[in-house]
Amino acid sequence: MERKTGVKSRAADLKAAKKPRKRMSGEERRTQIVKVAMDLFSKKGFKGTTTREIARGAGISEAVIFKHFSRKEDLYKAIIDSRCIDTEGDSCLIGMLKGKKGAEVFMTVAVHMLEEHHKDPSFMRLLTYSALEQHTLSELFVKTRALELLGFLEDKIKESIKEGSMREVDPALAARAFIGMVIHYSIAQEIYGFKRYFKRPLQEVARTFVDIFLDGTRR
Amino acid sequence: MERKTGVKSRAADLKAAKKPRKRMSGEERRTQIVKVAMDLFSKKGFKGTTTREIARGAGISEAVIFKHFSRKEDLYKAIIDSRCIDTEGDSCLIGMLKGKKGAEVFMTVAVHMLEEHHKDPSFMRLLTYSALEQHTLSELFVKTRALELLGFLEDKIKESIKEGSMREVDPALAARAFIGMVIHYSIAQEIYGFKRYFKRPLQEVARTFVDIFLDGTRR
DNA sequence: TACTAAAGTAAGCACTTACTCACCAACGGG
DNA sequence: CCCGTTGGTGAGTAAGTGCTTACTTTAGTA
Repeated sequence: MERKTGVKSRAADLKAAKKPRKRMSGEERRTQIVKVAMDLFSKKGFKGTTTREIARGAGISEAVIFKHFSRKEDLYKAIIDSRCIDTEGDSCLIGMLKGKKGAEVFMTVAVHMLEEHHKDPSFMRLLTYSALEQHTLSELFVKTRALELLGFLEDKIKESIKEGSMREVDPALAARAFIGMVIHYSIAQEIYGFKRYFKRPLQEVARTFVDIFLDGTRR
Repeated sequence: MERKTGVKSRAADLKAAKKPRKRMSGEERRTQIVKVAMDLFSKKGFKGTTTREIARGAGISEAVIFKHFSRKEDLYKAIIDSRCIDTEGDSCLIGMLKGKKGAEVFMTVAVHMLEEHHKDPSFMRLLTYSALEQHTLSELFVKTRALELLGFLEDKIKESIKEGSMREVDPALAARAFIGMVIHYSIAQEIYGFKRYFKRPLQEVARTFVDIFLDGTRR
Protein backbone atom coordinates (compact mmCIF):
# COMPACT_ATOMS: atom_id res chain seq x y z
CA MET A 1 0.00 0.00 0.00
CA GLU A 2 1.47 3.27 -1.08
CA ARG A 3 1.41 6.19 1.22
CA LYS A 4 0.45 9.16 -0.86
CA THR A 5 -1.98 7.78 -3.41
CA GLY A 6 -5.71 7.81 -3.19
CA VAL A 7 -5.90 10.76 -0.93
CA LYS A 8 -8.51 12.47 -3.03
CA SER A 9 -10.51 9.44 -4.06
CA ARG A 10 -11.68 8.62 -0.57
CA ALA A 11 -14.32 11.21 -0.01
CA ALA A 12 -16.26 10.16 -3.05
CA ASP A 13 -16.88 6.72 -1.62
CA LEU A 14 -18.86 7.87 1.36
CA LYS A 15 -20.48 10.70 -0.56
CA ALA A 16 -24.21 11.09 -0.26
CA ALA A 17 -24.85 7.73 1.30
CA LYS A 18 -24.00 7.63 4.92
CA LYS A 19 -23.81 10.70 7.00
CA PRO A 20 -26.31 13.47 7.00
CA ARG A 21 -24.53 14.65 10.14
CA LYS A 22 -24.74 18.31 10.87
CA ARG A 23 -21.71 20.47 11.30
CA MET A 24 -21.74 21.99 14.73
CA SER A 25 -20.52 25.35 15.81
CA GLY A 26 -17.38 25.42 17.90
CA GLU A 27 -19.37 26.22 21.00
CA GLU A 28 -21.87 23.44 20.46
CA ARG A 29 -19.18 20.90 19.76
CA ARG A 30 -17.20 21.96 22.78
CA THR A 31 -20.07 21.50 25.18
CA GLN A 32 -21.01 18.23 23.53
CA ILE A 33 -17.49 16.89 24.01
CA VAL A 34 -17.52 17.91 27.66
CA LYS A 35 -20.82 16.15 28.12
CA VAL A 36 -19.60 12.94 26.52
CA ALA A 37 -16.36 13.10 28.47
CA MET A 38 -18.15 13.59 31.73
CA ASP A 39 -20.39 10.65 31.01
CA LEU A 40 -17.47 8.38 30.19
CA PHE A 41 -15.22 9.60 33.00
CA SER A 42 -18.02 8.94 35.44
CA LYS A 43 -18.45 5.42 34.11
CA LYS A 44 -14.83 4.40 33.64
CA GLY A 45 -12.69 6.98 35.37
CA PHE A 46 -10.24 9.43 33.87
CA LYS A 47 -7.52 6.89 33.23
CA GLY A 48 -10.00 4.29 32.10
CA THR A 49 -11.39 6.52 29.37
CA THR A 50 -9.50 7.03 26.12
CA THR A 51 -9.69 10.07 23.94
CA ARG A 52 -10.68 7.75 21.12
CA GLU A 53 -13.73 6.63 23.04
CA ILE A 54 -14.71 10.21 23.70
CA ALA A 55 -14.33 10.97 20.01
CA ARG A 56 -16.44 7.98 19.02
CA GLY A 57 -19.05 8.92 21.59
CA ALA A 58 -19.26 12.37 20.08
CA GLY A 59 -19.21 11.02 16.53
CA ILE A 60 -16.07 12.87 15.53
CA SER A 61 -12.37 12.20 15.12
CA GLU A 62 -9.94 12.57 17.99
CA ALA A 63 -8.29 15.57 16.43
CA VAL A 64 -11.40 17.65 17.03
CA ILE A 65 -11.09 17.06 20.75
CA PHE A 66 -7.56 18.38 20.69
CA LYS A 67 -8.67 21.39 18.70
CA HIS A 68 -10.83 22.34 21.67
CA PHE A 69 -8.75 21.03 24.57
CA SER A 70 -5.01 20.93 24.25
CA ARG A 71 -4.66 18.13 26.79
CA LYS A 72 -7.01 15.39 27.97
CA GLU A 73 -6.60 16.79 31.45
CA ASP A 74 -8.26 20.01 30.35
CA LEU A 75 -11.50 18.12 29.87
CA TYR A 76 -11.59 17.64 33.62
CA LYS A 77 -11.22 21.35 34.14
CA ALA A 78 -13.99 22.04 31.66
CA ILE A 79 -16.26 19.67 33.55
CA ILE A 80 -15.51 21.54 36.75
CA ASP A 81 -16.48 24.78 35.09
CA SER A 82 -19.72 23.40 33.76
CA ARG A 83 -20.82 21.77 37.00
CA CYS A 84 -19.17 23.62 39.86
CA ILE A 85 -19.16 27.21 38.80
CA ASP A 86 -22.55 27.56 37.19
CA THR A 87 -25.93 27.64 38.87
CA GLU A 88 -26.69 23.95 38.68
CA GLY A 89 -25.66 21.62 41.45
CA ASP A 90 -25.80 22.10 45.15
CA SER A 91 -25.68 25.85 45.35
CA CYS A 92 -29.26 26.07 44.16
CA LEU A 93 -29.99 23.78 47.07
CA ILE A 94 -28.69 26.42 49.45
CA GLY A 95 -30.98 28.84 47.67
CA MET A 96 -33.99 26.58 48.22
CA LEU A 97 -33.19 26.49 51.93
CA LYS A 98 -32.96 30.19 52.61
CA GLY A 99 -36.53 30.75 53.72
CA LYS A 100 -37.06 27.49 55.56
CA LYS A 101 -36.24 26.42 59.05
CA GLY A 102 -35.91 23.45 61.37
CA ALA A 103 -37.30 20.15 60.19
CA GLU A 104 -38.13 21.51 56.77
CA VAL A 105 -34.48 22.31 56.06
CA PHE A 106 -33.29 18.79 56.71
CA MET A 107 -36.15 17.22 54.80
CA THR A 108 -35.43 19.43 51.80
CA VAL A 109 -31.76 18.57 51.84
CA ALA A 110 -32.39 14.85 52.13
CA VAL A 111 -35.00 14.68 49.40
CA HIS A 112 -33.03 16.90 47.07
CA MET A 113 -29.79 14.97 47.40
CA LEU A 114 -31.38 11.54 47.22
CA GLU A 115 -33.34 12.51 44.14
CA GLU A 116 -30.47 14.22 42.34
CA HIS A 117 -28.12 11.33 42.93
CA HIS A 118 -30.74 8.84 41.90
CA LYS A 119 -31.71 10.71 38.76
CA ASP A 120 -28.14 11.16 37.65
CA PRO A 121 -25.43 9.36 39.58
CA SER A 122 -22.77 10.38 37.10
CA PHE A 123 -21.55 13.49 38.89
CA MET A 124 -21.34 11.61 42.16
CA ARG A 125 -19.34 8.89 40.45
CA LEU A 126 -17.09 11.43 38.80
CA LEU A 127 -16.49 13.13 42.09
CA THR A 128 -15.59 9.88 43.75
CA TYR A 129 -13.19 8.97 40.98
CA SER A 130 -11.63 12.37 41.19
CA ALA A 131 -11.20 12.08 44.96
CA LEU A 132 -9.48 8.72 44.57
CA GLU A 133 -7.32 9.93 41.73
CA GLN A 134 -6.56 13.07 43.73
CA HIS A 135 -7.73 15.40 41.00
CA THR A 136 -8.44 18.98 41.79
CA LEU A 137 -12.11 18.51 40.94
CA SER A 138 -12.94 16.90 44.25
CA GLU A 139 -10.80 19.33 46.18
CA LEU A 140 -12.57 22.25 44.58
CA PHE A 141 -15.95 20.68 45.14
CA VAL A 142 -15.19 20.04 48.78
CA LYS A 143 -13.88 23.54 49.32
CA THR A 144 -16.86 25.20 47.69
CA ARG A 145 -20.00 23.12 47.71
CA ALA A 146 -19.49 20.55 50.43
CA LEU A 147 -18.13 22.82 53.14
CA GLU A 148 -20.74 25.39 52.20
CA LEU A 149 -23.62 23.00 52.77
CA LEU A 150 -22.06 21.57 55.90
CA GLY A 151 -21.51 25.06 57.25
CA PHE A 152 -25.08 25.98 56.50
CA LEU A 153 -26.43 22.96 58.36
CA GLU A 154 -24.03 23.63 61.20
CA ASP A 155 -25.47 27.11 61.58
CA LYS A 156 -29.00 25.78 61.59
CA ILE A 157 -28.04 23.31 64.29
CA LYS A 158 -26.39 26.01 66.37
CA GLU A 159 -29.56 28.07 66.05
CA SER A 160 -31.70 25.17 67.18
CA ILE A 161 -29.46 24.60 70.15
CA LYS A 162 -29.66 28.22 71.15
CA GLU A 163 -33.44 28.14 70.71
CA GLY A 164 -33.56 25.12 72.93
CA SER A 165 -35.11 22.70 70.45
CA MET A 166 -31.88 20.74 70.18
CA ARG A 167 -29.68 19.46 72.94
CA GLU A 168 -25.99 20.31 73.18
CA VAL A 169 -24.31 18.41 70.36
CA ASP A 170 -21.17 19.18 68.44
CA PRO A 171 -22.84 21.00 65.52
CA ALA A 172 -20.19 20.06 62.98
CA LEU A 173 -20.35 16.39 63.89
CA ALA A 174 -24.11 16.39 63.88
CA ALA A 175 -24.17 17.94 60.44
CA ARG A 176 -21.77 15.28 59.22
CA ALA A 177 -23.90 12.57 60.75
CA PHE A 178 -26.93 13.77 58.85
CA ILE A 179 -25.15 14.25 55.54
CA GLY A 180 -23.48 10.90 56.03
CA MET A 181 -26.74 9.01 56.26
CA VAL A 182 -28.04 10.63 53.12
CA ILE A 183 -24.98 10.52 50.92
CA HIS A 184 -23.91 7.07 51.94
CA TYR A 185 -27.34 5.79 51.07
CA SER A 186 -26.95 7.20 47.56
CA ILE A 187 -23.40 5.95 47.19
CA ALA A 188 -24.30 2.49 48.38
CA GLN A 189 -27.31 2.29 46.09
CA GLU A 190 -25.76 3.70 42.95
CA ILE A 191 -22.06 2.87 43.21
CA TYR A 192 -21.84 -0.22 45.38
CA GLY A 193 -24.89 -1.68 43.70
CA PHE A 194 -27.02 -2.12 46.80
CA LYS A 195 -30.04 -1.30 44.73
CA ARG A 196 -29.90 -4.86 43.46
CA TYR A 197 -30.73 -6.06 46.95
CA PHE A 198 -32.67 -3.27 48.51
CA LYS A 199 -34.99 -0.46 47.58
CA ARG A 200 -37.29 2.03 49.26
CA PRO A 201 -39.19 5.05 48.03
CA LEU A 202 -36.82 7.99 48.35
CA GLN A 203 -39.42 10.02 50.19
CA GLU A 204 -39.63 7.30 52.81
CA VAL A 205 -35.85 7.10 53.10
CA ALA A 206 -35.61 10.84 53.60
CA ARG A 207 -38.43 10.82 56.16
CA THR A 208 -36.77 8.05 58.15
CA PHE A 209 -33.34 9.71 58.16
CA VAL A 210 -34.70 13.11 59.11
CA ASP A 211 -36.78 11.61 61.90
CA ILE A 212 -33.82 9.73 63.31
CA PHE A 213 -31.67 12.81 63.13
CA LEU A 214 -34.17 15.22 64.66
CA ASP A 215 -35.30 12.85 67.40
CA GLY A 216 -31.68 11.99 67.98
CA THR A 217 -30.70 15.56 68.59
CA ARG A 218 -33.86 16.75 70.37
CA ARG A 219 -33.33 18.15 73.82
CA MET B 1 21.53 -3.06 15.38
CA GLU B 2 21.45 -6.78 14.93
CA ARG B 3 18.84 -8.78 16.70
CA LYS B 4 20.48 -11.97 17.88
CA THR B 5 24.01 -10.98 18.88
CA GLY B 6 25.29 -10.24 22.32
CA VAL B 7 22.83 -12.42 24.14
CA LYS B 8 25.44 -14.16 26.24
CA SER B 9 27.82 -11.30 26.97
CA ARG B 10 25.42 -9.26 29.04
CA ALA B 11 25.31 -10.98 32.39
CA ALA B 12 29.02 -10.58 33.01
CA ASP B 13 28.73 -6.79 33.13
CA LEU B 14 26.62 -6.60 36.25
CA LYS B 15 28.47 -9.47 37.91
CA ALA B 16 29.33 -9.33 41.62
CA ALA B 17 28.85 -5.65 42.14
CA LYS B 18 25.32 -4.66 42.82
CA LYS B 19 22.76 -6.86 44.43
CA PRO B 20 23.12 -8.84 47.62
CA ARG B 21 19.34 -9.38 47.41
CA LYS B 22 17.93 -12.53 48.89
CA ARG B 23 16.10 -15.08 46.83
CA MET B 24 12.60 -15.57 48.13
CA SER B 25 10.57 -18.73 48.05
CA GLY B 26 7.65 -18.79 45.63
CA GLU B 27 5.16 -18.44 48.44
CA GLU B 28 6.93 -15.47 49.99
CA ARG B 29 7.28 -13.70 46.69
CA ARG B 30 3.66 -14.31 45.83
CA THR B 31 2.32 -12.77 48.99
CA GLN B 32 4.76 -9.90 48.71
CA ILE B 33 3.54 -9.12 45.20
CA VAL B 34 -0.07 -9.19 46.34
CA LYS B 35 0.76 -6.80 49.15
CA VAL B 36 2.51 -4.36 46.87
CA ALA B 37 -0.27 -4.60 44.31
CA MET B 38 -2.94 -3.95 46.89
CA ASP B 39 -1.07 -0.93 48.15
CA LEU B 40 -0.70 0.52 44.67
CA PHE B 41 -4.23 -0.34 43.51
CA SER B 42 -5.59 1.38 46.56
CA LYS B 43 -3.54 4.47 45.83
CA LYS B 44 -3.95 4.70 42.06
CA GLY B 45 -6.66 2.27 41.06
CA PHE B 46 -6.42 -0.84 38.95
CA LYS B 47 -6.09 0.95 35.65
CA GLY B 48 -3.87 3.60 37.12
CA THR B 49 -1.32 1.06 38.32
CA THR B 50 1.12 -0.51 35.88
CA THR B 51 2.70 -3.91 36.25
CA ARG B 52 6.05 -2.15 35.98
CA GLU B 53 5.31 -0.16 39.09
CA ILE B 54 4.28 -3.28 40.95
CA ALA B 55 7.50 -4.96 39.88
CA ARG B 56 9.60 -2.00 40.95
CA GLY B 57 7.76 -1.85 44.25
CA ALA B 58 8.60 -5.48 44.87
CA GLY B 59 12.16 -5.06 43.62
CA ILE B 60 11.83 -7.60 40.83
CA SER B 61 11.28 -7.68 37.09
CA GLU B 62 7.82 -7.71 35.57
CA ALA B 63 8.28 -11.24 34.35
CA VAL B 64 8.21 -12.58 37.91
CA ILE B 65 4.74 -11.19 38.40
CA PHE B 66 3.54 -13.09 35.37
CA LYS B 67 5.18 -16.26 36.65
CA HIS B 68 2.81 -16.05 39.62
CA PHE B 69 -0.24 -14.45 38.04
CA SER B 70 -1.01 -15.09 34.44
CA ARG B 71 -3.00 -11.87 34.06
CA LYS B 72 -2.92 -8.56 35.90
CA GLU B 73 -6.57 -9.13 36.68
CA ASP B 74 -5.64 -12.17 38.76
CA LEU B 75 -3.92 -9.91 41.25
CA TYR B 76 -7.32 -8.51 42.09
CA LYS B 77 -8.61 -11.98 42.76
CA ALA B 78 -5.63 -12.76 44.97
CA ILE B 79 -6.33 -9.62 46.97
CA ILE B 80 -9.90 -10.74 47.45
CA ASP B 81 -8.69 -14.06 48.77
CA SER B 82 -6.26 -12.48 51.17
CA ARG B 83 -8.66 -9.90 52.57
CA CYS B 84 -12.20 -11.22 52.12
CA ILE B 85 -11.90 -14.90 52.79
CA ASP B 86 -9.52 -14.92 55.72
CA THR B 87 -10.19 -13.95 59.30
CA GLU B 88 -9.16 -10.34 59.10
CA GLY B 89 -11.60 -7.63 58.19
CA ASP B 90 -15.16 -7.18 59.24
CA SER B 91 -16.11 -10.73 60.06
CA CYS B 92 -14.10 -10.59 63.23
CA LEU B 93 -16.22 -7.55 64.02
CA ILE B 94 -19.31 -9.74 63.96
CA GLY B 95 -17.45 -12.04 66.32
CA MET B 96 -16.75 -9.19 68.72
CA LEU B 97 -20.45 -8.36 68.77
CA LYS B 98 -21.84 -11.76 69.60
CA GLY B 99 -22.05 -11.34 73.37
CA LYS B 100 -23.01 -7.69 73.48
CA LYS B 101 -26.34 -5.98 73.19
CA GLY B 102 -28.07 -2.65 72.70
CA ALA B 103 -25.97 0.46 72.93
CA GLU B 104 -22.77 -1.50 73.28
CA VAL B 105 -23.22 -3.12 69.89
CA PHE B 106 -23.50 0.16 68.04
CA MET B 107 -20.63 1.72 69.94
CA THR B 108 -18.40 -1.24 69.14
CA VAL B 109 -19.26 -1.11 65.45
CA ALA B 110 -18.66 2.61 65.21
CA VAL B 111 -15.36 2.60 67.04
CA HIS B 112 -14.09 -0.45 65.22
CA MET B 113 -14.90 0.87 61.76
CA LEU B 114 -13.66 4.38 62.38
CA GLU B 115 -10.40 3.08 63.78
CA GLU B 116 -9.79 0.47 61.10
CA HIS B 117 -10.44 2.93 58.30
CA HIS B 118 -8.30 5.54 59.92
CA LYS B 119 -5.41 3.18 60.62
CA ASP B 120 -5.39 1.78 57.10
CA PRO B 121 -7.61 3.45 54.53
CA SER B 122 -6.19 1.36 51.73
CA PHE B 123 -8.79 -1.38 51.73
CA MET B 124 -11.58 1.16 51.79
CA ARG B 125 -9.98 2.95 48.87
CA LEU B 126 -9.50 -0.30 47.00
CA LEU B 127 -13.11 -1.21 47.57
CA THR B 128 -14.31 2.14 46.30
CA TYR B 129 -12.16 1.86 43.20
CA SER B 130 -13.44 -1.61 42.59
CA ALA B 131 -17.05 -0.50 42.96
CA LEU B 132 -16.51 2.29 40.45
CA GLU B 133 -14.66 0.04 38.06
CA GLN B 134 -17.34 -2.60 38.54
CA HIS B 135 -14.90 -5.25 39.60
CA THR B 136 -16.13 -8.36 41.31
CA LEU B 137 -14.24 -7.44 44.48
CA SER B 138 -16.83 -4.93 45.60
CA GLU B 139 -19.69 -7.19 44.59
CA LEU B 140 -18.27 -10.02 46.63
CA PHE B 141 -17.58 -7.75 49.54
CA VAL B 142 -21.10 -6.39 49.48
CA LYS B 143 -22.64 -9.83 49.22
CA THR B 144 -20.61 -11.26 52.08
CA ARG B 145 -19.37 -8.67 54.55
CA ALA B 146 -21.60 -5.66 54.04
CA LEU B 147 -24.95 -7.42 53.90
CA GLU B 148 -23.85 -9.59 56.77
CA LEU B 149 -23.16 -6.64 59.05
CA LEU B 150 -26.26 -4.80 57.92
CA GLY B 151 -28.33 -7.91 58.54
CA PHE B 152 -26.84 -8.28 61.97
CA LEU B 153 -27.68 -4.70 62.92
CA GLU B 154 -31.13 -5.11 61.44
CA ASP B 155 -31.76 -8.05 63.73
CA LYS B 156 -30.56 -6.12 66.74
CA ILE B 157 -32.89 -3.30 65.83
CA LYS B 158 -35.83 -5.67 65.40
CA GLU B 159 -35.08 -7.09 68.81
CA SER B 160 -35.01 -3.66 70.37
CA ILE B 161 -38.30 -2.81 68.77
CA LYS B 162 -39.89 -5.98 70.06
CA GLU B 163 -38.45 -5.28 73.50
CA GLY B 164 -39.95 -1.84 73.38
CA SER B 165 -36.73 0.14 73.71
CA MET B 166 -36.96 1.34 70.11
CA ARG B 167 -39.92 2.80 68.33
CA GLU B 168 -41.29 1.35 65.11
CA VAL B 169 -38.72 2.15 62.45
CA ASP B 170 -37.89 0.36 59.25
CA PRO B 171 -35.03 -1.75 60.63
CA ALA B 172 -33.17 -2.00 57.33
CA LEU B 173 -33.31 1.75 56.79
CA ALA B 174 -32.28 2.45 60.35
CA ALA B 175 -29.29 0.15 60.02
CA ARG B 176 -28.28 1.93 56.85
CA ALA B 177 -28.66 5.29 58.53
CA PHE B 178 -26.25 4.26 61.26
CA ILE B 179 -23.70 2.65 58.98
CA GLY B 180 -23.99 5.65 56.68
CA MET B 181 -22.97 8.12 59.36
CA VAL B 182 -19.96 6.06 60.28
CA ILE B 183 -18.68 5.04 56.88
CA HIS B 184 -19.28 8.36 55.26
CA TYR B 185 -17.29 10.02 57.98
CA SER B 186 -14.36 7.75 57.19
CA ILE B 187 -14.71 8.19 53.45
CA ALA B 188 -14.94 11.93 53.73
CA GLN B 189 -11.95 12.12 56.03
CA GLU B 190 -9.65 9.73 54.19
CA ILE B 191 -10.74 9.88 50.56
CA TYR B 192 -12.25 13.30 50.08
CA GLY B 193 -9.58 14.87 52.24
CA PHE B 194 -11.86 16.45 54.84
CA LYS B 195 -9.24 15.74 57.42
CA ARG B 196 -7.42 18.79 56.15
CA TYR B 197 -10.27 20.94 57.39
CA PHE B 198 -11.75 19.05 60.26
CA LYS B 199 -10.78 16.58 62.94
CA ARG B 200 -12.22 15.05 66.09
CA PRO B 201 -11.09 12.24 68.35
CA LEU B 202 -12.60 9.07 66.89
CA GLN B 203 -14.04 8.07 70.25
CA GLU B 204 -15.93 11.34 70.35
CA VAL B 205 -17.18 10.89 66.81
CA ALA B 206 -18.42 7.40 67.59
CA ARG B 207 -20.09 8.57 70.82
CA THR B 208 -21.90 11.37 69.01
CA PHE B 209 -23.13 9.16 66.18
CA VAL B 210 -24.31 6.42 68.50
CA ASP B 211 -26.11 8.92 70.70
CA ILE B 212 -27.87 10.48 67.77
CA PHE B 213 -28.85 7.10 66.45
CA LEU B 214 -30.09 5.67 69.72
CA ASP B 215 -31.93 8.80 70.80
CA GLY B 216 -33.29 9.08 67.30
CA THR B 217 -34.81 5.64 67.41
CA ARG B 218 -35.86 5.55 71.06
CA ARG B 219 -39.53 4.97 71.68
C1' DT C 1 -20.32 33.46 -6.57
C1' DA C 2 -15.79 33.42 -4.96
C1' DC C 3 -13.22 33.51 -0.79
C1' DT C 4 -11.92 32.42 3.73
C1' DA C 5 -12.11 30.98 8.37
C1' DA C 6 -13.39 27.45 10.95
C1' DA C 7 -15.07 22.45 11.42
C1' DG C 8 -13.62 18.22 10.34
C1' DT C 9 -10.66 14.04 8.87
C1' DA C 10 -7.16 9.98 7.96
C1' DA C 11 -3.08 8.58 9.14
C1' DG C 12 0.48 8.06 11.94
C1' DC C 13 4.24 9.34 15.55
C1' DA C 14 6.35 8.64 19.91
C1' DC C 15 5.62 6.42 23.74
C1' DT C 16 3.42 3.13 27.26
C1' DT C 17 1.08 -1.01 28.38
C1' DA C 18 0.28 -5.94 29.53
C1' DC C 19 2.34 -9.88 28.62
C1' DT C 20 6.19 -13.42 26.58
C1' DC C 21 10.39 -15.93 25.89
C1' DA C 22 14.92 -17.53 25.80
C1' DC C 23 18.11 -17.70 28.92
C1' DC C 24 20.84 -17.41 33.65
C1' DA C 25 22.23 -18.52 38.48
C1' DA C 26 21.38 -19.89 43.09
C1' DC C 27 20.17 -23.53 45.99
C1' DG C 28 20.02 -28.30 47.72
C1' DG C 29 19.79 -33.42 47.41
C1' DG C 30 22.26 -37.27 45.40
C1' DC D 1 30.72 -31.78 42.72
C1' DC D 2 27.41 -32.19 39.51
C1' DC D 3 22.81 -31.17 37.97
C1' DG D 4 17.86 -30.57 38.04
C1' DT D 5 14.59 -27.55 39.96
C1' DT D 6 13.13 -23.15 40.52
C1' DG D 7 13.50 -18.02 41.35
C1' DG D 8 14.83 -14.52 38.52
C1' DT D 9 16.24 -11.62 34.28
C1' DG D 10 16.86 -8.55 29.75
C1' DA D 11 15.02 -7.82 25.84
C1' DG D 12 11.48 -8.15 23.35
C1' DT D 13 6.22 -7.72 20.98
C1' DA D 14 1.67 -6.41 19.70
C1' DA D 15 -1.82 -3.64 20.96
C1' DG D 16 -2.97 0.40 22.76
C1' DT D 17 -2.22 5.50 24.42
C1' DG D 18 -2.25 10.76 24.05
C1' DC D 19 -1.41 13.90 20.77
C1' DT D 20 0.06 15.94 15.94
C1' DT D 21 0.05 16.91 11.16
C1' DA D 22 -1.15 17.68 6.58
C1' DC D 23 -4.97 17.90 4.42
C1' DT D 24 -10.43 18.35 2.92
C1' DT D 25 -15.09 20.13 3.49
C1' DT D 26 -18.48 23.23 4.89
C1' DA D 27 -20.87 27.58 6.06
C1' DG D 28 -21.28 32.31 6.20
C1' DT D 29 -20.42 36.74 4.07
C1' DA D 30 -18.38 40.57 1.06
